[in-house]
Amino acid sequence: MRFSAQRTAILNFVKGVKTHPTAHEIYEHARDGFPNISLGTVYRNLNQLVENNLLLSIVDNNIQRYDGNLADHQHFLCLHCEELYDVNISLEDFVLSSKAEIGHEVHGTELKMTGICKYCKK
Amino acid sequence: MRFSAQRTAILNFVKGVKTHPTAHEIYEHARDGFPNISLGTVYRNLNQLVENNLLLSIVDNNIQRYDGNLADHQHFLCLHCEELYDVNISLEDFVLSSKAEIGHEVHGTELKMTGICKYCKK
DNA sequence: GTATATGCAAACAATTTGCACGCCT
DNA sequence: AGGCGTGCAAATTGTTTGCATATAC
Repeated sequence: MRFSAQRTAILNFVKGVKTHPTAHEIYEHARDGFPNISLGTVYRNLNQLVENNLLLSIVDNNIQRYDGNLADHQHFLCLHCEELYDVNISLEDFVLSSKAEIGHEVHGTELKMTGICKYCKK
Repeated sequence: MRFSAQRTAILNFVKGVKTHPTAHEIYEHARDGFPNISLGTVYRNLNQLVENNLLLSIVDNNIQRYDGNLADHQHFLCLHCEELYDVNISLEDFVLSSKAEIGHEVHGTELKMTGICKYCKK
């Protein structure tokens, strides 16, 4: 995989931001540096970056989002403010201890929690 | 919410099947009983049934699917045969014991595991 | 130099919506 | 009678693709 200026900018943006942007948000931001960049290019780059494990693809409320945080973590969606938070817990131990009940060989996990975030709670 | 013949048929089909059908698969099946049913009707009914907690909506590989199993359970996607399995474990205890790390008030959870299923493993 | 990436536009797929009609209660 | 549901078609939205040109390595 080559690293064009556009691809590098997309990767750096997603990795540098604490939110989980959509393809369109990434496109809007990319236009700052590349006014003529097309949505097709953004989608092709995002797919490529996900395939090469440089970004994670997550789905939230049926909306595709991208995550530059490659560490083992989970997500929490606030039903009130709709913000999607990272939660730094690992499921490794849980999966290990549930091995028998699961019955299949687990390679990856993805946990999404929903509820009310601590800020909306107040 | 009223229960038209179409709505009832859709609900019964999804609840009666052990797979996790897509809107299109549900539509195809519904046409057996209602040759003129439209996709719009199927989508409207599925949304309504999910809103009323009579069905669950799940996303697998970026494909929207529906689940008639309302019990607390998780999903396992086999990366080899692409089959999506139900896994009867609860995350309730795990979430409780991770309360401090999570930091938000959790109302719901959704765990998707991926890997190789026991049948493909052989 | 050659394979890969880009921009543009058109194509595609999945889902939603407006509208007139029909059916339940 | 009134409201909710249906079927149909068109509209929306999100994503992918074909093609000619440009760029990275």
